[in-house]
Amino acid sequence: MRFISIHDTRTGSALPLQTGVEGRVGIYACGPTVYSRVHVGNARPFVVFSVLKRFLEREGYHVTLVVNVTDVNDKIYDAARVAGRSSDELAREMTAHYIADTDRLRLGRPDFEPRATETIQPIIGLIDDLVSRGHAYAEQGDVYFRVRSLPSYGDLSHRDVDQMDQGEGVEGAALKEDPLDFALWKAAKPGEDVFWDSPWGTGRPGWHIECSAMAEELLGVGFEIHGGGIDLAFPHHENEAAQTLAARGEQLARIWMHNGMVELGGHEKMSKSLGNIRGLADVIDEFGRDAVLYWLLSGHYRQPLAFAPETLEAAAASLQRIVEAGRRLGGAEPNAECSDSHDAFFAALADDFNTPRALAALFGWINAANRCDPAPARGQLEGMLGILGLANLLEGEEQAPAEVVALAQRRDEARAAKDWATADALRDELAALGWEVRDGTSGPELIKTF
RNA sequence: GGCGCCGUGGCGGAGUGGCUACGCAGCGGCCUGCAAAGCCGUGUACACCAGUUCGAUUCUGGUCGGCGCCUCCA
Repeated sequence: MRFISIHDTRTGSALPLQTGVEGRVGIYACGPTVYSRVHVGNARPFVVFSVLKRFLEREGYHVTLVVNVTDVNDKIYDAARVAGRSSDELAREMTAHYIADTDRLRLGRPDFEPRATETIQPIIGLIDDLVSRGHAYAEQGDVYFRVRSLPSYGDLSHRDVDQMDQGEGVEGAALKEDPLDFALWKAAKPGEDVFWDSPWGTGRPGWHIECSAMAEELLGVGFEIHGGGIDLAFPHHENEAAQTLAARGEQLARIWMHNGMVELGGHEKMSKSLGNIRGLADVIDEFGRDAVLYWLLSGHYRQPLAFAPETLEAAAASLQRIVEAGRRLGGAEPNAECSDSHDAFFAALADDFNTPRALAALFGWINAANRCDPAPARGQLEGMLGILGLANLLEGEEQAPAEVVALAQRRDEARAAKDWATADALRDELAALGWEVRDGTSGPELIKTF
């Protein structure tokens, strides 16, 4: 296992990855709220944390990745009401879409995908503990977290409680002791069709408490990495951290790892509320899964990443260089230059998961390999691509059908007779059929172009 | 108003106090019957102004521009 560091939002610096139980890494990444289809912005954390898991496993860690699904909240009630459906049914449908859409990334599933609605008892238990410890109070069926009861509140997102905009919080504002307080449990309101019994009456959990409860259920307290989009740092993660620390006297997670936003149009963040979204499924349809994945990994995870058709097209073009390299692989032992690049690839990922630097190393490997004769074996390249979920780029090519081979043979005969006009005409015919001919030293090669 | 981030060559995008990032596109060459692929070479790139320094794209201060969070948001 090499030394691995990851940037932590709380401390603002890279922290060494330290495991609680030797070799085991727990990662909890906040997933989507399922009131509509996911967009490419939602796909970024899914990809980042899935690929991070692959890398850590390759380094010898046993990784448990948890990505939750928020399937009860105001947005869902509202969307269901507008659609004239039950929120329960809408949430189930959108969860199924989310699973199907992210399955198309072919990165596998997280180890656990807990639903808020299936974690109600642990949530109630956690709230109960907060109340009995004096960190929360019930008021007319709502339960609120007493923010000022926790002196460290604000550390994670670097906010000073006394300088915070004391929200124009509409709902429940009148019931709070302090405008800063946030809801742990919300009493059922007329028109809400999903709710549970609790010691405080019927209602449903607040947004933040579900993650504290689900993370603890599956990973315990004090696990290694908690992740999600940087837009969640406040208030969501701040509140999650506060709840667990207040209830358990221990930090929820060691490292808080946040990905930057995907932007669309100017430099605006892609978000459902702004309406400037591109559906994940649509983008995969248009540019292909490989290009989408490569694009998401082509920038450092903490930087903003702009969505633009030209950028996705460039990603697809970059992929070609890898595919071409794959055609040229042989059986030789990789030389030192290749091995150095291979090592640089892993070193880049170990240094705050620097995927663009890792890709540069991968291309360095390809350049070195392209200069080798005989060509190196596929092992190292396959290993690197495998972590990125792109090993499929090396999959065998489709065999040319008999009539295409026949045309190529006729062309070869024409070439042997130095009948260039006929040879070029046959090459055009092959191109029209979607096959490119390359005259290599070991005879003509047929490459499928579409 | 508070907190945080960013501004790199045609495009995307890393990184560093002095030595080619990388990919795509372009240009020249090698190879090829011609191509393709590959290889080699190629671009006064680091928003602006000061300062620190032998030397700054990289550090410090300021200016301009853009973004995120402070309310649901990956």
